[in-house]
Amino acid sequence: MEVTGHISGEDVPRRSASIWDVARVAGVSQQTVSRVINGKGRVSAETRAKVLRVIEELGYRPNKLARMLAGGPVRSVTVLTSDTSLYGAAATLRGMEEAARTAGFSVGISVLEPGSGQRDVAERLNRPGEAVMVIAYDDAGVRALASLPPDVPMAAAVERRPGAEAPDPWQVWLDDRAAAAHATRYLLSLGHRTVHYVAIPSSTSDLPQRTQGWADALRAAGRPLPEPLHGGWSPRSGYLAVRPLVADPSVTAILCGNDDLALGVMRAAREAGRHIPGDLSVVGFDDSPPAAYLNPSLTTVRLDFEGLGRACFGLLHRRLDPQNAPAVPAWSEPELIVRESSAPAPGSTF
Amino acid sequence: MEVTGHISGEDVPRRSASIWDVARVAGVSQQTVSRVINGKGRVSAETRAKVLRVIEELGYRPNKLARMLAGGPVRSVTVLTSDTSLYGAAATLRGMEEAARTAGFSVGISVLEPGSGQRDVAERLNRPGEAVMVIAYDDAGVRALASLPPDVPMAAAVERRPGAEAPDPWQVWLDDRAAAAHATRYLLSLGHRTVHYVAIPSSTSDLPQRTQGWADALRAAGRPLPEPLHGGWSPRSGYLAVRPLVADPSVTAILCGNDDLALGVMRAAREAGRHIPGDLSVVGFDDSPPAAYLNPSLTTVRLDFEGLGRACFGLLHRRLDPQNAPAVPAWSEPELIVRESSAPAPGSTF
DNA sequence: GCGAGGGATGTTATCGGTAACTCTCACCTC
DNA sequence: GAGGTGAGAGTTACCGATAACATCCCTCGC
Repeated sequence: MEVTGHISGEDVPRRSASIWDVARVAGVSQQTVSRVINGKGRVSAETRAKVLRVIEELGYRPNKLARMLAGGPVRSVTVLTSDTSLYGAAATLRGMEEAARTAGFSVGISVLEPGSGQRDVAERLNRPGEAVMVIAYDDAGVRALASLPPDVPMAAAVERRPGAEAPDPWQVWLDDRAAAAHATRYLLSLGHRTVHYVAIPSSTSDLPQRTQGWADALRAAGRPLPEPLHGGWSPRSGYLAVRPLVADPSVTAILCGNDDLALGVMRAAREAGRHIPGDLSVVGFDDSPPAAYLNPSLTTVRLDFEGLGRACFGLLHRRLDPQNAPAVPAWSEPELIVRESSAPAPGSTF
Repeated sequence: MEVTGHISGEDVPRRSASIWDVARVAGVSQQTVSRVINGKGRVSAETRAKVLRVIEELGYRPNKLARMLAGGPVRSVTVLTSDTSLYGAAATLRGMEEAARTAGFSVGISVLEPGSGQRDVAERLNRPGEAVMVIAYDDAGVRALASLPPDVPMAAAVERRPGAEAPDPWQVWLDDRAAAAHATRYLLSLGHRTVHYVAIPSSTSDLPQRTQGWADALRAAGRPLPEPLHGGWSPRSGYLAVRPLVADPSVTAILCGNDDLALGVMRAAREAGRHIPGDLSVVGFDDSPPAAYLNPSLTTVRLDFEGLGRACFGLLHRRLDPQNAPAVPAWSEPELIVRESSAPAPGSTF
């Protein structure tokens, strides 16, 4: 920081006002100022007014760092998430952020890299013991969740409903499995012989929920179970995944792990000369904002990510403050939104 | 925090290790530990090894809060942004985050509400003087930028190129105006008599850059200048904005303020029985990931938001540390990506 | 009249670090 | 052998708050 020329020392405050400056100007002790700010302890109305006036004058703002260091009440959360450009994560984040802000918490967001390990996650916390929310829809998120020390106050939005043997009470999830099964049954009910599935990357080593739900429904109906295709998160990956398959006229229904994949699938189908929904029905997952405006508009499973995010914060809030936190808000169950991209199977009598 | 059952006091550390614990166990002073951690000052190899071993043993992590409080080097940035679900903001954020993380900065993100005022913005900073980046593409962002005290080290990604009279050296932007003009000229070159424009909400009271560029090009070509339509950010808003207009066969080309608007516009056109691009050309802005996969795929202006975000951090880095910060990386100029949604005007001889 | 009670404040310790200064030797020079 | 030097470590102050404890003064009860 070089300084050239004349600077009058008086009107260029080198650092902003601290609680001590306020105390000095107001002629009281620094502790009294703290009392006024936090509304704790007794202060005479007169003194309070004076202090408040000085605070206004000096434009004093409490330093959050110092406050947290000194063991003030936990009023901040860090959200760990990987890719905020994915609709699901972004919407969940929005819900979390809104709920937290409304409850008076300040929200920090820390973006996870695919390769980050345990040490790295601990590094992101401002202080040991910081409250954390994790969006664990993908691999990076799940790993971050796993590597979080058990003593940090945490709540997570996860893909996978925990097994019955060890349910973590601090997790929320949407019933992807039932939703995928429902969407699959819907397609079967339209007369399709079977349904193909393009999967998003799995966050676990096990079969992902959506894949399982799809398989459940096919098995229950006694239909052939095709090998699931492995897509990524992007339209491009959906496009590439189904290209080998999509020209086959026996393929009449494809369920996609998210709406972006469905977009790629529809393009691949068009390029193969197949008409949607006449020759081929496509169903997505998420009900992202563009879905209703695509051509054809996309039949998809609406997931209440925002509600889930709000609920996740509600859970965390109760964990931090079991006495005073309000009840955890409910969120909506997945819902199939039928639009133009799905129709009775070609040649069916529906 | 209720505790039931027996807890052995020894193996449940009430709080995680501090630098003092490390010092005590290692049998050195706390300052020596600090020296080892920061690599400043001289420490014998032997002592260093011992301290490091103890750090490992105790799982010690420095408390960032305390470090920042104590005036350690500024190693953190807060990004102020409004809606992370918009492609432009999300992509810029990704660029900023990546660049900052790579440079060893920790990144916090704080989401602006539409109604947040001056006081509110100051409130978000962890401490007065915290480094900040602002994504000011919309009204909330611009207001946040304006209400930032002049002494905070800041860099911003803005929509509007600052006027020549008082350019702020700590801002970066994309040349939206030139890009919009270019896209408009492209459409005119296809034989369209004029081009209609659906605007995104303005971040300034003046005419937004994209609107100006569009008007520039029409004026330069001596074409009629239609009243710009006012959309929002969503496909729905684009749909609603153009519905009254789109049935008119004399409207043959529409430029949209972003890709989402274009999506809504295309749907409105289809519903009005107009064929794209046969009857009507539609051009978007942003080149968001779905654009290439839409039906028809969207001609759009590609904007290097990620590069802009990286550059913005580069700028901030130089501001914080003029000596050592690397050069500010370059970003790409806007580029028109021609796809299926634009074609020669109906009846033209092209 | 005097100790008890309690409202309004001040004092001191503490959080977990960093920065600046000090201290202690071993070694080197003249 | 006295004094200077510099590496390696310790001491102390400070960052800006909160929390616990101490103090002052005034009023009330007996």
